[in-house]
Amino acid sequence: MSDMRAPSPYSGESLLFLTDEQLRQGIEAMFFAYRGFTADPDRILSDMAYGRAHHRAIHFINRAPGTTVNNLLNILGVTKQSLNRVLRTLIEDGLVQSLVGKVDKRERHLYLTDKGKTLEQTLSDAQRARMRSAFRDAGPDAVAGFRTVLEAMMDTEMQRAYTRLKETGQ
Amino acid sequence: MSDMRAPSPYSGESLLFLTDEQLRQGIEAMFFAYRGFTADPDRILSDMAYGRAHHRAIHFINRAPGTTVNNLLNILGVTKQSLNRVLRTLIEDGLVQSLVGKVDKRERHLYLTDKGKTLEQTLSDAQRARMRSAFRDAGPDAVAGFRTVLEAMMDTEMQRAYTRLKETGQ
DNA sequence: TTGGAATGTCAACAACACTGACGTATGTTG
DNA sequence: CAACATACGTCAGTGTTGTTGACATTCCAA
Repeated sequence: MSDMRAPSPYSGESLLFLTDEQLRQGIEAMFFAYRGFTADPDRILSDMAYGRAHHRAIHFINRAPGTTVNNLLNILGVTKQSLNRVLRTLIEDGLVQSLVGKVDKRERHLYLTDKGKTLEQTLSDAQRARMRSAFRDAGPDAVAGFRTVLEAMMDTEMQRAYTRLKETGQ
Repeated sequence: MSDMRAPSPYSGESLLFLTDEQLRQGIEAMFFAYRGFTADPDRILSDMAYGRAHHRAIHFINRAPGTTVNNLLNILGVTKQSLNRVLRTLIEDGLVQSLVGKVDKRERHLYLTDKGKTLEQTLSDAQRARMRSAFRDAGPDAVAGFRTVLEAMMDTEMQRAYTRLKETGQ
């Protein structure tokens, strides 16, 4: 249903920012920005035998060392077969170490090796550089708004995962 | 390369929002939010024989009726072979009409049929609903910041494409 | 008019997601 | 202990979406 009406006197505020045209611009901004967001790591990875899926795995293993396969599955939102293909190559290539759990031996705990950490640094440096530049250009207030809107765009499960990681980090 | 220094008295402002931790949270917010952003259309499309690429093509053909294949190529940032496969199925299924250019017969001008417009409505209604909800929860100031940061995250080419579309819309 | 550039199409292949089925080791519970 | 559940890995098959390479058509300019 289209929402193209004029600014209604809804609680005294203008709702012009909720017109279909504004929403469409938001959608398109999201589309183009995500391309920029992944462009630099993608470029680096294209030279190796890795892709975006490897980057995501490496990122979250670095973020939560010792995480289990199941936990990673929930964060990434893919099937175990899909993740397993990626993890297998990363383990074979010596970027990720998989250790049998001590308390629960069914679990595998995942860690980056030094080699893995090196690649993680390379990738996240590139991605952070762009994010830093965008943040700096936009300023702290814009950044706060950026994060508020993104968080409101997530499903509740993702919000939980995101918040948990945020608190883990500090 | 890390930028982990304490808030410097840079022009009197705190630069705490540019710490690595803040940047990483921005990166993760982007990752999770994009999943939410595409979730609803993806769900709808999974029942048909279409995917996200079809959605993107339909979106931009709707946005700029009569656009050429080449123009669409630049906006979407994929190879023409990749786009062609998508366009072929859309044309076969009667969602998109391809007309040989009158001035330049090499060009094909693309239009949505009524059937195509119907699907476009269904998809964009779903996507807009989530965006509207997120925008409403976040408020107009946050939305402005959101768009500022996203724009700063794009490559200059994308910024141009984005701005051109924005002006086209109104 | 001829050669090169632009536009679009066809074919083959790679990356990465999915479903479904199965095996193994381990933990938990009646 | 037996039965069931959980965590992980794997094999096989399929679909979408990206890639390169080769090629036909059309336009334009030397």
